[in-house]
Amino acid sequence: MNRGLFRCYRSLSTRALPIQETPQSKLFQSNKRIQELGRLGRVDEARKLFDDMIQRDSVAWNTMISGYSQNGRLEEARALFDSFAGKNVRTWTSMLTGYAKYGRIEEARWVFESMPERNIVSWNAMVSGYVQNGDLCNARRLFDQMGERNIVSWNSIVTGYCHCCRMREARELFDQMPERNSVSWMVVISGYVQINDFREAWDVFVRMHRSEVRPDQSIFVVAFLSITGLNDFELIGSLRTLAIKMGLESDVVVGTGILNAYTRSGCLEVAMNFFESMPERNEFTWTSMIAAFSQCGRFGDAIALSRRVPEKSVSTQTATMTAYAQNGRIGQAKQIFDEIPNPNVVAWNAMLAGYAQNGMLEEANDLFLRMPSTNSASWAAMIAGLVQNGQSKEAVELLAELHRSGVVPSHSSFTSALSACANIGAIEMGRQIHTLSIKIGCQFNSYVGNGLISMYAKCKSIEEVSQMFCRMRHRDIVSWNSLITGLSENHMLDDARNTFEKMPKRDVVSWTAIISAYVQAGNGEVALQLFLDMLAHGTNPNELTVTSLLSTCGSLGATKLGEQIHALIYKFGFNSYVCVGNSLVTMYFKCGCEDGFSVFEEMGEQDIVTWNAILAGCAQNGFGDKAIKIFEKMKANGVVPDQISFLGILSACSHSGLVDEGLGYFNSMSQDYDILPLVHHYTCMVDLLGWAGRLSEAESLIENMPIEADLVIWEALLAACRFHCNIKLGQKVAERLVQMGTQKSGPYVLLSNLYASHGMRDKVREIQKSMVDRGVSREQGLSWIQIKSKLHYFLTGDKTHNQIKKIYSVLMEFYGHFQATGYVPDTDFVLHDVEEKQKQNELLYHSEKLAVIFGILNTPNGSPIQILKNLRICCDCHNFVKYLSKVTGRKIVIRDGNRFHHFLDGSCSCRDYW
DNA sequence: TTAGGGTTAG
Repeated sequence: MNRGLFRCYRSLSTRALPIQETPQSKLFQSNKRIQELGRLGRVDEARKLFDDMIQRDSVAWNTMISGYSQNGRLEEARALFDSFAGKNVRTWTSMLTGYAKYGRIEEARWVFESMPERNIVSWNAMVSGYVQNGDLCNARRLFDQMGERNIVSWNSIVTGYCHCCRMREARELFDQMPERNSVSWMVVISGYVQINDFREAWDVFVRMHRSEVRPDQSIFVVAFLSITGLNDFELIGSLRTLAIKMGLESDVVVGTGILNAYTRSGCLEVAMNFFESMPERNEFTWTSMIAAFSQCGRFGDAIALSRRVPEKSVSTQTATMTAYAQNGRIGQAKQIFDEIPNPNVVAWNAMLAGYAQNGMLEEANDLFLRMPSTNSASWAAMIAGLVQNGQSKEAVELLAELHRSGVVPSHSSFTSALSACANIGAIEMGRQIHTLSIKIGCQFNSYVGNGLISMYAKCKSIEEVSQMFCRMRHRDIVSWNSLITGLSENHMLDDARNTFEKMPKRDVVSWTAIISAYVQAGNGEVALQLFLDMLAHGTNPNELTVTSLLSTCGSLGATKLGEQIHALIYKFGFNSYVCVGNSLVTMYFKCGCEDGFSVFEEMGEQDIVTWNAILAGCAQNGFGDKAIKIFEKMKANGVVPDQISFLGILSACSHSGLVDEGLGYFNSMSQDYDILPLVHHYTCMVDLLGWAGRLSEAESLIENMPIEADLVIWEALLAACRFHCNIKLGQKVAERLVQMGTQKSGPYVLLSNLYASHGMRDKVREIQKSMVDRGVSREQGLSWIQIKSKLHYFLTGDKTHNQIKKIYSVLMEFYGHFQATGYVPDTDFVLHDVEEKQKQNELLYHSEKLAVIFGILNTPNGSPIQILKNLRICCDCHNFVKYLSKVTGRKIVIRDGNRFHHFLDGSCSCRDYW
């Protein structure tokens, strides 16, 4: 009753009685206004008010100083601080907080040390200052020195451990706290979220709820963040119910948290329905929804939503801009960027990333240099852009520059730089980055940690891979996938399989990795079975799975497996993807199979890649005339050939000896299409002229070309010299190659033999020494054959295959007959200082001979045989296989490191030139 | 609480 009356009186008093303008109340009003203006960042207005005041008390001074220091105007804060004679503990603390907030921790400490008296708030400010500046050591030391602590002191130190991802210690301190408030709970929950330990985050939330602490707005926000990582759709619903109970669901901040939980769990329809039902939306809400659409590729929805935004802001515009950029519409992205009145650093970064992701590195770099201010994300975007555009070396250099400039690189910069190291096999640099990441304390950040795993894997250091994996406490699916990939890339198939079986969860990447491991190991049966298992588990392959599998089949010549996947492609509707069709064409041609033509015919849509794939296929298989027909048809269809098309047609001409046609196309390139030939195009021409014996023309083409000659083009000329027995030019070219530091053994062997035959022993020794010095050794020959979707591998001189005895005895038998026909083994390319007999033996055990005999033994009489080889076939084997094709009546196809050889009835499709 | 930068299959 009384209370009711009192309330009535108060409301009457404020409404009815005039406000008394006492000097005291005027002072109070002014102080309040200064504080308000300071909070809004309108410091100059605050200062004007301060200056106009007739009377100022210490509150006025302190509020003004705090206004300056909270807004980073530290020099002005300091000037006022110095001129204020009545400094009290609050004055000193305001100054301290300002310095700490803006990274000037040394000056903050100086203030702390100089304070005439300190209270618990100043101690807390100093502890928190250290925490904000990442100096956990000093924070903890100070915390331990405190005579008296309150809940804020505890919250600050726990925050410090959370920021450094040291959750074990954070949790210990949290458990020791004499009392906790909602901030304490929030800090710990978001700490677990930060290290992606969503389960623990959720458990802490549940514990808090049981302890009868009432969850507030910010607790709900972190709780929704934590269940995002659990992929538990129902849990979102339960938490929503709780939010409704607490009357917080209609709160726009909590609502946006709920929206984010839906979008990040991939429930875009539910998210959109929720969005439409929200009673209030703010800038954050709109931005989240636009970004969600754009991130999952729903470009149209993102743009449609952006048009409905009632009041555009920098963040909504930035999200829209990113949607355009990710769709390759960089022009429209730029237009939006130009419309933003005051772009902030995030908007600048978005534009920068847009350029970089669209391969426009020059524009990106230009923007980077023009940015009014950059932050770590700008550098990260630039580094990532370089990596994505194949400039890994430059990316690593940029990271080094960032580090040298004294800025601490962000997690993303580390991650991208590690990927760069992986690309170029720079393990030492990778290790240095690892050391740096330990120093900064981010080695276990999930991106950095996973980046380290895959860097070590790609650099073939499997010990460091498993070390890193074991040390990471919070492994996600990417960590597991990286480990599997690492193991399989290092040919540890059993370990890869065991790891795969142990995975807590698998996604399409995990399946693709293990399947590729089996394909690579030559076990197509298991690979196909796993592919079917994946489908049975409800994991759908994507274009990437299919194209990468096909590409592996192509490089291995695994035709059977390729055909089986082809059949499945129709079943799953992948036939409408042009990239899948292109992969099929490439796969078939790489397997020496003409089905590539029919796939091409059946494709509903063809792009330039399709045409180029078929041209390259013709080139590899020696279908020169067909290539010309296709090239002409392509032009007739209005498809403009590019550099790659010309590479295809030129190489087709050279593989079929179509000299005049090749010369015509080479000239047409620059004359009709304004395409400047690259060194690869010139190499085709050297092959072509070389084939025709026009060696001096080939030589002068190299000498006069406007670009620098590389090793490959000289090697092509050397091969031509050797074929046409032009010793003089051959010697000159080989000497040049040795001088250029080639790693191929051919030129060394040739020179060594040449010098030896002239008795020039010193020269021989010199050549052999440089071979040793440069670590040049003959690459080991490896051939393989597929029988019943299983690959069988043979190394030169192999003794391990279970049929090897039988293979050798049959081989000797054929070889005996073969020599009886008058054949002399061609031992030219075997090092001169070994015995003639030994040389012959070396030739006898070449891997392709073993594989071809194995094929004859294990396939029905008369059926064709296909062999794949890593190096170019040697002359002796070429002759031997010609002979075999005649006496066995079989078609024998060999794909060597350079091209296909189709052997039939004693002759080869390459017309003995390769 | 939002927008920008990052790791795994190729």
